[in-house]
Amino acid sequence: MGIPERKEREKERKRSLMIKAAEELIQEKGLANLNMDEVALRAEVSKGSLYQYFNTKTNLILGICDKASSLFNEEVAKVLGKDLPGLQLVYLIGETFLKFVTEHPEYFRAMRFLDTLKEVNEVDGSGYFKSCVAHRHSTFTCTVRAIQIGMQDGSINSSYDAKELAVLIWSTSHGLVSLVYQNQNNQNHDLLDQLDLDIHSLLKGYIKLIGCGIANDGSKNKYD
Amino acid sequence: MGIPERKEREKERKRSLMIKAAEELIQEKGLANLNMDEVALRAEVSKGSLYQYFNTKTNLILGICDKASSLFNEEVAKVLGKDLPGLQLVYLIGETFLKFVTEHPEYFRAMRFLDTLKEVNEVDGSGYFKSCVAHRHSTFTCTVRAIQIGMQDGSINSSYDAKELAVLIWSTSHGLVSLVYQNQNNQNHDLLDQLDLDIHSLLKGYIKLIGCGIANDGSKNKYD
Amino acid sequence: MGIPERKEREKERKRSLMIKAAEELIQEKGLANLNMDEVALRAEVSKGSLYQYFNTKTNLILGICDKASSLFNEEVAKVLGKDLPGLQLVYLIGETFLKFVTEHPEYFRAMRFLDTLKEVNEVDGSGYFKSCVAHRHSTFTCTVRAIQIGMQDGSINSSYDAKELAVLIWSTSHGLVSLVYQNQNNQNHDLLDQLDLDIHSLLKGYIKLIGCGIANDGSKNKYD
Amino acid sequence: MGIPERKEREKERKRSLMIKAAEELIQEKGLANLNMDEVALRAEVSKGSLYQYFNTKTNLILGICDKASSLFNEEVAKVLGKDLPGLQLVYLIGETFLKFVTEHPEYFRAMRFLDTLKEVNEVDGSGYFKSCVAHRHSTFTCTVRAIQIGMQDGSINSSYDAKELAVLIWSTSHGLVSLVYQNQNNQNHDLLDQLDLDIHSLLKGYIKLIGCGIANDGSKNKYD
DNA sequence: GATGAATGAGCATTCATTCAT
DNA sequence: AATGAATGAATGCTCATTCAT
Repeated sequence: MGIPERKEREKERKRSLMIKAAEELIQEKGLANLNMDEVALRAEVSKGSLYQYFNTKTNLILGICDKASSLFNEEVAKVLGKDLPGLQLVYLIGETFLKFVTEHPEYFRAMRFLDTLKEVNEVDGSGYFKSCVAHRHSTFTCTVRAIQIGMQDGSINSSYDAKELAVLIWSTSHGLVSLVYQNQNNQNHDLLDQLDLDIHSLLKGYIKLIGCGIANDGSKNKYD
Repeated sequence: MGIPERKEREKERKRSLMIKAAEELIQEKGLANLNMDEVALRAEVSKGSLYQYFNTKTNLILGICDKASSLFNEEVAKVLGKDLPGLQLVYLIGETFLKFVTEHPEYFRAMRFLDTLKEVNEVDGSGYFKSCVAHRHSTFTCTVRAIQIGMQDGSINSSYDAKELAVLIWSTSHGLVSLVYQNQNNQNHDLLDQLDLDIHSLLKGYIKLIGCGIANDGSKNKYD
Repeated sequence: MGIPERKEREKERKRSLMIKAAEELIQEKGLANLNMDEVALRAEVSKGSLYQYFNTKTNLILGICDKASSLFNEEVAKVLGKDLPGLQLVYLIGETFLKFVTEHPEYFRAMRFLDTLKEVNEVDGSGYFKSCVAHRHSTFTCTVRAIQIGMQDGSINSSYDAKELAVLIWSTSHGLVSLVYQNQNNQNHDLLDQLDLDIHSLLKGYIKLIGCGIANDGSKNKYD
Repeated sequence: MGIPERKEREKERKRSLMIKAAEELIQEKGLANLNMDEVALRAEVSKGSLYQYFNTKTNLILGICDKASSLFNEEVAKVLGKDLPGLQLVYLIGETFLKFVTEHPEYFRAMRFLDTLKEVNEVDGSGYFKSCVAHRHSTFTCTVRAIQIGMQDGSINSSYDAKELAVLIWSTSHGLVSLVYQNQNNQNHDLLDQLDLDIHSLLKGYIKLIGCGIANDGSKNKYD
């Protein structure tokens, strides 16, 4: 019978409404000013229901984080499917990252929330936390894979340790992307505007910068 | 007239006590759990006094941020004074950054706080905010200077735009440093431990990575 | 027609499950922390069902109280059936009380709940309340009977008013039994342990104390 | 200077207002329905102040309990000062108890609250809990003293263990007093009315009952 | 009858900020 | 200038009860 299914779907729809409401509010007022009453109000759901689905405010945010990191991981995984040299896969992952943050700043914010949790005790049994960490790990692994592919097809300098290189690319691109995020979402951050730099030229610069570092033909790369 | 001076010094001492207390509490409990009562208690100062010096919680944190960014700026400025090729100045700035964050995570935290302020209204006339921004700007300018020096002495590839390159180095090193910070201050972040990477090898990797990107002699650099 | 009977029995079984679950939870977490969701969960019954049987939380507790006071009344009634002098019947009733509380502290707790109900409005038409009061009354009447028997057979001093004496024995034994209950169920109550008194010597003391008060042969009694 | 004193007194006055408000509300609506908002409202004090003085609801109640048990202890201690035979001191303690409960049912209720606290963790560092327990202990010790005096002056049967006897008198009188309390404060309890028993005849009965148990001249006692 | 999702009033507690002394 | 008591809006969370399916 389709009835339990319909119920399940309805539940999922409500869940989405709640997450969406929270996302919007985070976007509008910042994570620190998120408040459960408003989430319920915005989602047109009772506070009781909100707590039925996410039994803690922390969990609600982790719920967003989960969705966000899952989506991001999917995007990155898709890249790996392409038939391209490893070096270009790495570039594409970077572009994907930048695009993701630009299009979904609220997701990026929720993903950063994960890093503010000091103790695992802050997270109850909902499983969101583990799931988020797993997604992040999976995304990282994709990056490592891309690098390994590049090392095998000769597009990436194999004098690096693949994992260390992945960490470097991961962290540096994170820094770049954060800067972009700040410029787009924070009045007080207008360094890029001041310098009249646009995002894509910045990305190009980044690729050029790390490009000759990781590319096998040190001096040139196709994205120059 | 030593009396007004003494008063002035006493004032400064109190200010320091308050900031120190706040720093400690931020370090211990996180920025989000900072609470003015505890700051006053820890600083052995009345709450009234606390508000006399910092008329807002935000301002107190900005006070820390101010101190932090001022200190950091000093360190970076010192580097510029050295008689070294520009490329190495850039490396030294990066090292300085990493050292600063490792030694003063609470300062790094306060500096990040600046980025979470959404509206300027949140900041009243205390001038802290502007001061912080000015310090940051000054530090950024130092980086630009180092690059320009490198371009002139031939150690840095002058096909880059100096400011853009500064932005890239600024943001990527910020990303790297953030990763290190997370690993050192957050139970849930142990990527570096998992991969058995230590900070200095990571820094070396970073320098290698961007090194051949910015160095004039593309294939090699002294930190290899 | 065995079918309606079977249904009836099934109903009764469910009722028991619910009451049992509630008893356990009261025992574990205290009456004040009893919560309908948990009762339903523990009883492996839906919340809807729980409310079908006990349309109020108060009623659920009164349900336990009803069961408890009914059981207790049965025990006391059994005592009256014995062919013993009235004085000893009274003693036995006291022993029965003590045994009941020791073996079923959760019942005692539920019975005490009756005393915390301020208004009759708190009690709806379920009839539990009246039933509880009736059981209590019946138990009290048993005590009166035992005393009357004792006055007739000469074992109890007939200078007392039988009912007044019953009230005295009822209330004083209640006090004693409460003390024992506290000692057994509350960390903070360890008077008996501190004084190294065990329950049975205490009961003996009680019997000695009131014994010569009610016994006809003032100076001695068989429990000395 | 009298200024700090005046402040101190003002503080004490506020404390009293809060406790008084809580007492009244407990009396009116029962302990289980006590609510901090109403206490603040009734005391004409802000909720913030209420929490400044009693940092927990539990502590507020313990505050009442502390006051109550302190007062009661004083009354009992006064009795010990009288130049009377020990047996009569014991009687007077019982009378004091009954009088106290009759005049201050809300105090009795608060004192009973102590017994519902399951874990010491429920009690934070306010010291109220310990103080309450100390008062109770002190009152108990007074009873023991009275008995010891009686055993020495020959008015109390020294075949009892003084402490055990104290426990018996303590608990049985507690039971009696509870019954009286219930009759006076609970619609559903009208056993005494039904039986047309008044409190003082009941007390007399109690004294007669235990009197010949503890008195040295078994058959008679002066309160007959 | 049974289910369990939904409800929302209710409540304890926190904390930045003010202000009389 | 210093103090710290007072404030009260804000907020996360609970739970008895209802009701559509």
